[in-house]
Amino acid sequence: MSYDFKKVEKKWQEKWEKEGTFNAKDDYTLPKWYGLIEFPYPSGQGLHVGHPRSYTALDIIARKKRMQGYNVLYPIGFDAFGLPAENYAIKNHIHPRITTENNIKHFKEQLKSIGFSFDWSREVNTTDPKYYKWTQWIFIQLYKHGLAYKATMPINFCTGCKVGLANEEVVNGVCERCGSPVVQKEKSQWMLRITKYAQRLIDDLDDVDFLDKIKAQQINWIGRSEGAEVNFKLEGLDESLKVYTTRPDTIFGATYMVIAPEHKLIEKYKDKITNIDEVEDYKKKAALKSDFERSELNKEKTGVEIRGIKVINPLTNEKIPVWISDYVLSTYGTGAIMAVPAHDDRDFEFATKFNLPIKQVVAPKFFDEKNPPREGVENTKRHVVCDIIKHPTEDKYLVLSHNDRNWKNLVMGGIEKGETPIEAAVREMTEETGYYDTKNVYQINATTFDEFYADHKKVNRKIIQECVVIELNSLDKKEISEEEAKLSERVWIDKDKLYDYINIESQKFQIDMYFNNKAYCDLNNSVSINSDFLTGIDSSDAKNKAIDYIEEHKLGERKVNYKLRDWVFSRQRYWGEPIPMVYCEDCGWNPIPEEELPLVLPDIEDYEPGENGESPLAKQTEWIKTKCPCCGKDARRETDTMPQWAGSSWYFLRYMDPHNDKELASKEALKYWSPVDWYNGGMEHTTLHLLYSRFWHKFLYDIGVVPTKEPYQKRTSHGMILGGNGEKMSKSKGNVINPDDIVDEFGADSFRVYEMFMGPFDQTAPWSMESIRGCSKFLDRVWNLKDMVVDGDEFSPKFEKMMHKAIKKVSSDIEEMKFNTAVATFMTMVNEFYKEKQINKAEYKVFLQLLNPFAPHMTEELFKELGEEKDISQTPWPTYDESKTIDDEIEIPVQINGKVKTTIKILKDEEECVVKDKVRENETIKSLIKDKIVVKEIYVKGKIFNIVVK
RNA sequence: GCCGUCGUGGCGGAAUUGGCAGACGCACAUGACUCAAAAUCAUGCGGGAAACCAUGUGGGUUCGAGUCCCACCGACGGCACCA
Repeated sequence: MSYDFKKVEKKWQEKWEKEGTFNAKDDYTLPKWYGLIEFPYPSGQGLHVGHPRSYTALDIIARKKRMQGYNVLYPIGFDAFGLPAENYAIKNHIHPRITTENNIKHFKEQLKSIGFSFDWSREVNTTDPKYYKWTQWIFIQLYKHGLAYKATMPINFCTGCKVGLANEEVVNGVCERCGSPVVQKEKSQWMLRITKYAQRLIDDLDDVDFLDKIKAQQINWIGRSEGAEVNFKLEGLDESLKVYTTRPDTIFGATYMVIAPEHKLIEKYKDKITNIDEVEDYKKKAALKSDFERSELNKEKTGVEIRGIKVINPLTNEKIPVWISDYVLSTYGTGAIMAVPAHDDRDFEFATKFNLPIKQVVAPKFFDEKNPPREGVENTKRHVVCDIIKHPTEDKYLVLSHNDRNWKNLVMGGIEKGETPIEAAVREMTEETGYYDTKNVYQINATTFDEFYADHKKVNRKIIQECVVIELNSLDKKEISEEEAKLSERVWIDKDKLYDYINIESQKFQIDMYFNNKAYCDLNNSVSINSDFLTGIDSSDAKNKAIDYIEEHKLGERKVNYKLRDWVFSRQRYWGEPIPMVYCEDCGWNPIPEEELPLVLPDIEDYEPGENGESPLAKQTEWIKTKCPCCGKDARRETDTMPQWAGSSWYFLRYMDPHNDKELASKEALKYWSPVDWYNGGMEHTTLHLLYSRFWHKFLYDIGVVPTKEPYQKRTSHGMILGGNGEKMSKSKGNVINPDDIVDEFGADSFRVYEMFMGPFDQTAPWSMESIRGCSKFLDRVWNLKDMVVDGDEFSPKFEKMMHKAIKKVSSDIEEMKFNTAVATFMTMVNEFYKEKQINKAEYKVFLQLLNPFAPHMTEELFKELGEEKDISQTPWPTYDESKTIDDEIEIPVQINGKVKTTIKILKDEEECVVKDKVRENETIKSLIKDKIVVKEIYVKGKIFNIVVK
């Protein structure tokens, strides 16, 4: 009799639904476990095969936790506000509420057909006024605590959707959803002050168990940097230009300043600027560039010098010019920078293009690990120069190859008193090589710093090594001393072999700098040079010393900056939560009284956004009219709505007490269920949803609403499922798999088992129709096992070890989300049972219990067929005996020189000497070592025996 | 450029964390059953005649390296003029 999955799965799904089998209990004395998956957006396409990967994984964990005695909350709901329903409405004139209702209905059927153990009694829907009442309530609390504010500022405006977007919704300068170009537009927007929480959003990651890559991405996104704000005085004016820098140690190398096109300095000193027309023209052009153009056109730097204004570098007291350029962002730091072209790639590029001076103030530090500087010996300094000597006619460079030691280096030597590096370089060249006829000699920004203990002189040495390029005019030579000639050979090396030929690190660096003209930006392993009181100090220390100096002399202050911006919270759209704010001519913006919540979204016919990107609600003149909550005069409602991220920023709290109409959830429920024990979702939500919801949660914690600082104790992430061709599933590629078809053809259990078996849970995996057939075959074999069942209340000796091992393996694999190897364990077990053509009742029961979270329908049915009264989901999770997972007799490999030659059988606790005897008696080993000398024997207990022979 | 992940048979992937590389599945081959096919069951399956060679490449540490270290190459994901 073959397995009729359609009948069986339907039967159990109906029973679970009718009895509410998996509903969480309101008994707060039980140990709890709260598992969460990201609730879906009910799109018209229906469920994607990616959804069940995450849902099945946590379903398995939830089912196991229930069997282990936990009161489990595994809820589901729908994140149903959002653009697709609204765009669909604009096209087809069907109210988004209708579309959403239909889609949700479809989603529910699909979800139920896969047999997830969700608590459907707690289903939430973000578009339900009973739900968004509390979304609005949270907004009002944010407003009351100064975290929501209205600001007119340039926002990202999608030319396609006609809507303002958060930075997070702009990808490569185009709209994340529709792909249209995004431009900047001035608009009055509601903003949320997430930046106030930036530091806590980083710090509190220490207390939670998130995958490292998730933490790293969040920290990266928040983008903390440490540095200083420094004031550069404007020459002849009582005003300073404030800049932000993370490298105050390079301030001696600041040779010009740059301000963003939007910087207010220009407006203020219009009259002083002698080329104001040129500057304003540049400003105008920059303003016209869209985000897309700004990021796309980042190849060539542009800019204009602001003539008539100079600033004073407060450390060098030099007068330096100010430029305007759009490579400086108005929205980060102070919108102005000090440019240090020698040590910043962008400044270097700009300075090179506009011929601005480049001054090296940081040198790489080379450290001889074999001869580190010692304590208590004399410190000596040497100032030397190194020559890059170019052949007059060929692309070759002169190198000295030493005869007495393995040194291959450029010509170098000490700079003598009163000599410039260039003079010294030429003198050294002539002394050591005889060449003197130069065409072109110049120094490059490639000075290095060496520090080591010089054994032959018993002193510590510090060497500053300048770098001079000499282009020879001819190979004419003077005599050189015999001594010099003996010391080394003079070799001409091809340009492309030079770097590898030289074996002195500092000179390799100089060669690299010479050929690949660039900025040197490394803060670590570097030293300040040409920097007055900072000279000789390690860069990371110099950075702090510089800030101390700046603060002492009132030139500026230490400052931390973040890349994270405040959250643009307004959308000029219909299908979202109305923002519960009212504007009155006299009182300004005020929230509506909380008793009036929810502020219900009015039913409308016309969903088109307004001309200027106004919300469709802006046309609802009757709805807009209201009274001021403060003075009672005529006032108007806010017509923008909230972004889709609003409803999902707190939904996990509502699940705890979803029908409460007094609070977003009761204190008791919040206390019992918080925090979410395990939250699984996609990596694509790491920087948006995850950060936003952590922010809201922290705010709710601050105002005493929730009991924990962090909403989620543990966060994991599933890999994407690709199409059969290894590409992302998409309609246009025709590689989309519909879950309904799979469930229809193979059944829910096969679908679940396959999605868990397809590969490591956190990695992407391509869909394979052949492989799911294999999983289906496996379940058929499980079904047919019932004809091999014999009596037995205990594990049979044959299978006892295997059963204990399997309980251990499956239990830990589930906790570690190694579902693929858990399924492999089941398959191996079934193969073993088939080999014996027998399985006893005790083994069969435990096998079904272990498999139940993966294949809940079939295992329930088989368990009942066995004559058990209870449902299998109501039985306790099997336990194992550690001592019974260890084999008494084991086979260990015997190696000779690390190569496996044979294996021997030993008892698990066999003494080393007994094992040794067994090895010695082994014929294979005997013959292999008979005319060799045994140098060493290594026995790792119960693992391996290795003989080292000569 | 920066951050992160990953390179193992024809394919998806295992490997107790430094100890028999290729578990388990797919595909393939052979056999049984069948008039036959499918399904099912059983057996085999990295390369090589063998010694041996094999975990992206080249070094290193170790009695022993897929696993650790260094340098490269390649793929994917995220960020990107953030000073």
